[in-house]
Amino acid sequence: MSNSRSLPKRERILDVAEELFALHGYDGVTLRQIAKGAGVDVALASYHFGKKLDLFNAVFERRAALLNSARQDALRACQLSAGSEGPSVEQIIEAFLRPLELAQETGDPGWQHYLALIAYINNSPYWGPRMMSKLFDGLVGEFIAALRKALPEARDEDIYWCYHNLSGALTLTLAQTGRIDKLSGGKCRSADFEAAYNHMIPFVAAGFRQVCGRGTSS
Amino acid sequence: MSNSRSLPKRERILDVAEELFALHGYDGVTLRQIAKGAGVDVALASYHFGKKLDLFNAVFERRAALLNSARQDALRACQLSAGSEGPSVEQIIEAFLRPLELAQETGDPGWQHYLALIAYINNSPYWGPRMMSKLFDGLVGEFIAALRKALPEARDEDIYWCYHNLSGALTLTLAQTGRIDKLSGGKCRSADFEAAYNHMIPFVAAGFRQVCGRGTSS
DNA sequence: CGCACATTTCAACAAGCGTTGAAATTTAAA
DNA sequence: TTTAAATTTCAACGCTTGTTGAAATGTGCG
Repeated sequence: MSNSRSLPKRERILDVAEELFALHGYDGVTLRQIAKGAGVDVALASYHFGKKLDLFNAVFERRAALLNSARQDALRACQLSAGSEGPSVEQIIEAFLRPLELAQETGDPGWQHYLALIAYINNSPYWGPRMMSKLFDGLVGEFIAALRKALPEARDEDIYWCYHNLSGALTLTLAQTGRIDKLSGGKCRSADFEAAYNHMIPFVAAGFRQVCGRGTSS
Repeated sequence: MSNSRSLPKRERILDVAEELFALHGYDGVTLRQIAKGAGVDVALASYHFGKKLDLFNAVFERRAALLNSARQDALRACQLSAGSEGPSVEQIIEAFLRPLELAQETGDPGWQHYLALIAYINNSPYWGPRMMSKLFDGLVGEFIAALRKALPEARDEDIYWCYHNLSGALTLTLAQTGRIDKLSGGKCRSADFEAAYNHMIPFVAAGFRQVCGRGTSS
């Protein structure tokens, strides 16, 4: 749809599928639309990826490792910079969110489509349970462990509900629906991830502290 | 799918469509699946509602007025019980969320499907901008006005971003993906709306206060 | 070149899609 | 009961879907 004509065709299929799946969902996109967008015959998608569902999975998995290691690095870094008492809630949330922004800074518009695809999958009662755990639960567990250490008085149950709230705010941000643009009369823009995270980090950190106890004063 | 066989067929079509659209999205459901679930011929959906898109809209609009007036009542009530300085942030958030729980208490499982459908639409970059504003923006504006009054030092931009975070946390809750069940090892349950709101209200209120100034002490 | 192999297109398939006009049935009033 | 209208089913339409086997094209090596 929006990609350089000279890339290998296999990658172009992934790029177009990524964009269309993120916008219309799995069933809202046909292999023919993807093929047309990539300037390619329909059968080529089947040749490279097999069934439609396999293509969907390939798109979802393509950038997952990169995203996970960026987040992992950010968590490790803030754990090192903090002393033995561990990083603050803000630092942990920051390590969770900022890598998503770095991904955007590469200039590859595909990253934004990919994040919107994650939002689609995570919010779907059908796809969410089938696809999210495998790729993301491991790292999420590490972040939650870090949060538990930063909030020693918290009950486990409270931490999970707070993480749920964080995940929801993030998901709606990644979905890029443009609703906040209209509601705010243009004062806020969905595409401005930096502004979104600048507001989300103190918002979520305050929520964690309220629900899970004051935590380390940092 | 799950509905009494004796209801008028037109209502049964709406009920089944509601459930299936919420689970699989607009394109993931066929009129034939809906008809089969309702124990009805395919053509009957067209007779009552016209095109597939009209049925989708009918499902979305059916419960909107009821939900809006329940929320409106809750807001009015907390505004009356508060003095001239207006209700606190917590009270406003509570008026925004609790009516969703009351809907559940009617015992009609359709309400839960309807809320999941709202989550699907609100999180969709395609449907969100096309469908949410018309039915919900008016009332949301009233809630935001109330929040602005409770947080007099806040900049408009900050209030909208905070509302965005609230909307995201709520949306993921309504979607009922069951992800928190798995993550928490069963300590938290997606279906437990009361627990979700009990955690969400103080979480979100603290976030508002952190980002938008302390507000009235209540 | 000539040969093997990967890539890409072509053509077609059976199945399922939304939609519609006409027939059958039920409902309700006279 | 007769009659008209509303509801529901039946049967079919033209079109699109995902998928596949065979043909065509491109690529790199001897």
